[in-house]
Amino acid sequence: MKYHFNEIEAKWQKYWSANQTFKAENNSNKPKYYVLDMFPYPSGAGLHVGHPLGYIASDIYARYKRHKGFNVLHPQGYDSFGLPAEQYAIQTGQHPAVTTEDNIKTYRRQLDQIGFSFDWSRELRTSDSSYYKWTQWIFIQLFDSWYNNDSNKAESIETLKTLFSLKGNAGVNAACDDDVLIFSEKAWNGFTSLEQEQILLKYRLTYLAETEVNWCASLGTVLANDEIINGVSERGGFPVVRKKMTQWSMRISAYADRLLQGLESIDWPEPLKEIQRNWIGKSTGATVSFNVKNHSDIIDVFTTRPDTIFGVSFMTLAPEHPLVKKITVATKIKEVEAYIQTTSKRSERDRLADVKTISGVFTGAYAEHPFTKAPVPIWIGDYVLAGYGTGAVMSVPCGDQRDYDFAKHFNIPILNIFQDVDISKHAFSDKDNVIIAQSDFLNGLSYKKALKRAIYELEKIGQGQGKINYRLRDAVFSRQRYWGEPFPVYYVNGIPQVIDAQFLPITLPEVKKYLPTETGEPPLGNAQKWAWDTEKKEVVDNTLIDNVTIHPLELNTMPGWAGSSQYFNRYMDSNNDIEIFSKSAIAYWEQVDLYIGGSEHATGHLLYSRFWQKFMYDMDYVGHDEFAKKLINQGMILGTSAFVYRVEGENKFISKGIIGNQKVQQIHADVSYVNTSDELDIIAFKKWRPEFKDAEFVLEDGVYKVGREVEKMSKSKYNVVNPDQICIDYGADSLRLYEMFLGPLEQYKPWNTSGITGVHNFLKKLWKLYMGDDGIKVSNTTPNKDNLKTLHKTIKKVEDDIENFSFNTSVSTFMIAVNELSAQKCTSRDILEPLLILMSPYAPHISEELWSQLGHNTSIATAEFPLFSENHIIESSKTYPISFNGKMRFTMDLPLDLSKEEIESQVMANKKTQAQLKGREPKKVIIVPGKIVNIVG
RNA sequence: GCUGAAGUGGUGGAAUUGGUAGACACGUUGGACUUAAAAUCCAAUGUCCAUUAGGACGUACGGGUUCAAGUCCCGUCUUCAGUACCA
Repeated sequence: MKYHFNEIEAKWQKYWSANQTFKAENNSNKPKYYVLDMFPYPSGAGLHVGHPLGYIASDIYARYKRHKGFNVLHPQGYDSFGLPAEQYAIQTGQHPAVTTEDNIKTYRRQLDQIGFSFDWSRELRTSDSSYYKWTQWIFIQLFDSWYNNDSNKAESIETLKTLFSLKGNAGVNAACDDDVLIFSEKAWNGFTSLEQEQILLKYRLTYLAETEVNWCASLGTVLANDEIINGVSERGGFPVVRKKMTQWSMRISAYADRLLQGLESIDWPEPLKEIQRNWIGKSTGATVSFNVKNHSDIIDVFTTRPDTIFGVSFMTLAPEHPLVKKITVATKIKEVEAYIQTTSKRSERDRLADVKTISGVFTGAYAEHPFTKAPVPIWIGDYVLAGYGTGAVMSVPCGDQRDYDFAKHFNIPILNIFQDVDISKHAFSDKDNVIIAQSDFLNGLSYKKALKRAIYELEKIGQGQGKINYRLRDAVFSRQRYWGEPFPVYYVNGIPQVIDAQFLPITLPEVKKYLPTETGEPPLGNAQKWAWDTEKKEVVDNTLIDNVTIHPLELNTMPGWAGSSQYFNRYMDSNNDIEIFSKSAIAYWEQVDLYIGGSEHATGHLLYSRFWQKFMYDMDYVGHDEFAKKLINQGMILGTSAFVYRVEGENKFISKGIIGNQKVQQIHADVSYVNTSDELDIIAFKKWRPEFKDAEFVLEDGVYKVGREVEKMSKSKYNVVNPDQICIDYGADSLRLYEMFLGPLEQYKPWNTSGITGVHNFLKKLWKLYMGDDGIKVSNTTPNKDNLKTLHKTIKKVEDDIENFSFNTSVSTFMIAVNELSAQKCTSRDILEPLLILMSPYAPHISEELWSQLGHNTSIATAEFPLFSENHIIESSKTYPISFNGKMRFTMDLPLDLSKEEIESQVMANKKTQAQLKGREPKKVIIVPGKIVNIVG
């Protein structure tokens, strides 16, 4: 019987699906284990060979855990809201839901053919109203909560209202907007409900505020900081400008410290944690208040170096700082306004590209040094960012290079407050080796001591206090898009109101076109009628008619990360229509035990999900404040692009090796037209595009050689390899084995299809070893010593490998095992059966087939993982390498039970040793038990 | 600039964590089978010297520790990733 992998694989995929082999129950007397992949966005291009890498790894682990007796939850779904479907809709008019449905079908077919052990009964899609109902529900929970810094957790907004009515807001330590005014309980109770709502909005965990946002005109929407790479949009690479807009935000900054602390308790890759730490950007220092001379205004600055306060020789404000206009003296107004004009015109990108240029302008105003009372000139400079700290800095040129450069450029005096330090060339920013001088009460102190003393003195005179600052900004939550979750929000007198949760979901209405309205409203402004699941309320023309009152609705939609921030918990009970998940489901599955996905989500999905999880924890919906115990970043599989070289200005292509000095243009050629020897199929290439039809080709050695480069796999680079074709040609088991064999899971590695013959031949060899012409040829003979040694070596290695996620070396181990068994002519059932169980996580189809050929009528997935026994691999003698002066000369077989002295005497009596020593006395003989014998002559 | 990861044959990568570097596979070369091709099987394959036996060198580079270093320490270089006026 030949190895007909296509038939076998289709047969078992059908079997698993029909028997619901991988359905997980929410209760079991087995221990639970939750293995999760980052769910995909179903793009129109379908899966390429790089996408399944992480899914194969998690599938191996999930299958392994089932063999080990765990009740395994291994679900899959789709992150199906997103920009591409919407952009396709804008171009073609096709509803994004239709596009998405088509794409999901393709994805599902592709995933199925690889043979994953997903529990599809729990499938979810973020764009299904039955799912986004719960995204909207969480939004409502966040809206109805505030963050209490004293209890260090989120609490219901009702408790805040009670606090306000009892004692005003002076004693309330909450995470809130900077501009809240202090009021008494009396004042609160006297406010109108509209005024109260306006104040509460400054405290809610999701709030509406006029914020400076990243506006991308080409995409017609705002972007979060993590959606911008190098000053341009992550999707499409379009320019991004700063713009003030009223937007929903999430108060993630309230959780900054807990998000930082939480990293200590989770088993995530260190580099990824480091990215999150940097993104949160905690810095410890102080705020210092400077009085402005001849003004009532006070300028607050944040500094990490209050110890250098006596080195202040000027102050710098960001051009956008609110006090700039107030304090600038009359004679400087023109100059200052001109400067603000020019800086505001510069886009984020220009500013980034041009960090070296020093620019600024003097306001003519002076502040007063808090201790010396000396006048401190106030400047404006665009090296100070409005968005960080207070948007103002105290400039200490001797201790900060930027302040130093600024001072040099504008001839501002530089004070040296460090003992025995030369600052004639550059600033001295080393905190560890410094003694403060010329600084009154700080003289002679080290950084650490001076820091404490400076803060103490500032607090004493009421002009400053210790402060911790975070780089992490609140997350903008509004998108001016159609294909996203609608907000469950309407407006009464301009104040947002959430719609009662009983009316959820607020489904996405139909629109005629997916572009903004003529009045500049988001696409939802085009909706004629919103469907509403209630008899009480009716919605027409973007307004909610509630008896007689007409309320406008929120027209923005939620960002992409909304749907992915709690999906891992929803899988635990994904068909529940009454709750996001039942108490018993969350109590049973607790949290994700193993999460596999890319590190590109470090500052997006993975941070936002941790934030929402902590919120859900505070609200007592979940029992853990981290959602994933362990996380592994799979590396990317890269494509090997092929290039042809066209002579500039001519339709002539020159083979790679003979380009010489000619000016050529490098053009991507589709990799399917190139063979493994880098030779181009010219006929196919000419047919590819009309402009190449009549092209001339200059050959070398009779062929056209292409250039190769490793790049990210992408349609536009014509280097995509489709897994469908691989499955047809070699089978899913070969694909799975090969993706693992390619290298360590976390590593970036190039794909090269020709290598797959190695693992494919291995599967054929395995098949041939046990399948004869008339079916399986396994015997019931007792395995011999060698057979057992091979098996147990393999068990040990494979188990270790899976536990350590080094799947690549297991594949080699299988190959060695089959080669050895083949040489031993081993046909024993007692060897094959455990071997198949070892292999079934990696190559499930062939394992199932041979398993059933052996007469089993249940799936191999339920079989128990074989136990490893040391006895079978212990040797009676060991080969000792003998070295002289550290150099290996020969080996000797010696019995294992010898003492050190016995080994030594046997080695010294050996003929080869005598020859090596040539009559010399050895100085020393070193024996490391079980390792090596070294003789020093 | 800062932070992190990594540099091993023609290629992807192994190396039980200090103990025979290059497992396993691709590729290449030669051979068997075949009219031929494919498939399959066998052999060789780090570099250099040598007919062989064998020897020398060899894990980015330069030092060091050790009987013994890809692995540990110091310095240098290179590549990739994240971040970027964060006060």
